[in-house]
Amino acid sequence: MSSVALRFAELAPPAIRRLNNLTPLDVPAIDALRNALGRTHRLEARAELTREGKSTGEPLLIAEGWVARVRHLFDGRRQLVSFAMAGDLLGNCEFEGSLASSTIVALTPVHVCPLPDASLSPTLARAYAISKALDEAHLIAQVTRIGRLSAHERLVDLLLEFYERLQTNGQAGEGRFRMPLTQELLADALGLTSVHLNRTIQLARRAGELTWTGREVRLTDPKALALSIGRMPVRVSN
Amino acid sequence: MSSVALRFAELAPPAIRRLNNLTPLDVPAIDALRNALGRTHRLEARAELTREGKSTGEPLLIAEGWVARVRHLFDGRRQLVSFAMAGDLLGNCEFEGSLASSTIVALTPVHVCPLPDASLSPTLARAYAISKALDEAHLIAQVTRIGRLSAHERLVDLLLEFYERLQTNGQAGEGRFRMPLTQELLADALGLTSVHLNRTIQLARRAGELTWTGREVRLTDPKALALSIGRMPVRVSN
DNA sequence: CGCGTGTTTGACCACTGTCAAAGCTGGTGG
DNA sequence: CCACCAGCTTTGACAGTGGTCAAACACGCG
Repeated sequence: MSSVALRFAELAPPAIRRLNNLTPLDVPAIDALRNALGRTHRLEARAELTREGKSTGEPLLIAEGWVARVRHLFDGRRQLVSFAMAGDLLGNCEFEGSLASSTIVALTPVHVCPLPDASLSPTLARAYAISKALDEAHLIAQVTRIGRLSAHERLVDLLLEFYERLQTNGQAGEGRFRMPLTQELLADALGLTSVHLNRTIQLARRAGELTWTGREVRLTDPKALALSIGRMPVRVSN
Repeated sequence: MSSVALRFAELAPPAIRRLNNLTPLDVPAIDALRNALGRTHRLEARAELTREGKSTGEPLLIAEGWVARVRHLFDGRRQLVSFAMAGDLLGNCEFEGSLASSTIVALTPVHVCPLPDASLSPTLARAYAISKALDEAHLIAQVTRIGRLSAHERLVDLLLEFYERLQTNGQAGEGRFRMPLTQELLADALGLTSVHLNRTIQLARRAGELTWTGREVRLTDPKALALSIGRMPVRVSN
């Protein structure tokens, strides 16, 4: 990477940084993104981004913040199905809005903007396609995580996924990142109870695998951790 | 539905029947599908439909049989992530092939054919879009199933999903359908061990909820079952 | 300073997993 | 047509992971 590109990558806002990391963007793409990011719309934490409110359900780009797709059961149980953060796309699926009973909730204050049209640049279209493929990969990862991993493995695996994703949009530093979920929400994502998740976290702490204070998570040795649970990073090869 | 349409719906092959049930197809769409179904390609059970083999990874339509997306862990554990059967689309995602370590396996002998291009008919394009949305809905359902339901609920919920899907392609009769999975595979889909799944099945049998002989599953009272676990059918409204 | 939300801990329980062996069943070859 | 085999299902005994209920702590914030 040239030093110019390097500097660009370091200075660009997280959303652009992520998409540019998926596939190098050309100037029209970056201009379009910058432009879109100028017309950002703010949502409070806990706000719902259900398509219904948004009438047409125009595709969105997350400029800042975390959202989750949540499914509620009739008796109060709930499952966090997937997450999206800065640089992730929302609503790129035509019928997404009408999917049975899953809602999208802001986990933090969130800034979203309309997603620039893919036709503006082939590199942009390619970035969107890769992003979509990653979404699906994350869903698959979520299924195998809760279907076949132990509580400890689930915790580590999801934290590593967060770490990787925040690395690609530039929001993670050396083994650490900001993770705005409460333990209860995290438990609902991992298919555990918050009590058991808490115990699992304690164990991981005592094992020296991680530090977790406030909203800051620090993984002592991400690579070793990944190895210890046999995790393959989620990548779209080529 | 007119009597002509009704008869058509009863006589059409499962794949066409499914897509026509998602959204009414026009004549060009049906012609294209019939044509494609004439150039069908057979795969043996256990064969892998990995994209790699198929070079370009052209989109496919399943004419007959079941396939599953499987994820294997380093230590032999595995998770069935999703299923596809007659009328379902495969590989409609550009980058699907490069997704980390999930493969598509034929669970039965399978007949596939190239998917007619969506540009041939707007109704066809619409059917594809709905189908894709359903795929995602099924994935979401799978996550909440594994993450938040008990063994008994998981079993019933998945069987009901199969029943619904086989109804839309005409392969299910009054509360009964052919289900080619072994208990071990089903367990791998539900995030259970085959031993525990077997015990769960015994209980359901003794409760009179279902019959299961050979490959034939019979749900005594699907609606009551769905109600008893608070299941919402997966639908794409509108 | 006092809630309210989130975290931590304890005691106990039950659902689900493990290991191992015994029945079935459908298909194959003699 | 029967015997046999391989794969699948079923059962038992036992272990353990993860759930439940309830209470005590922190901590941030008005």
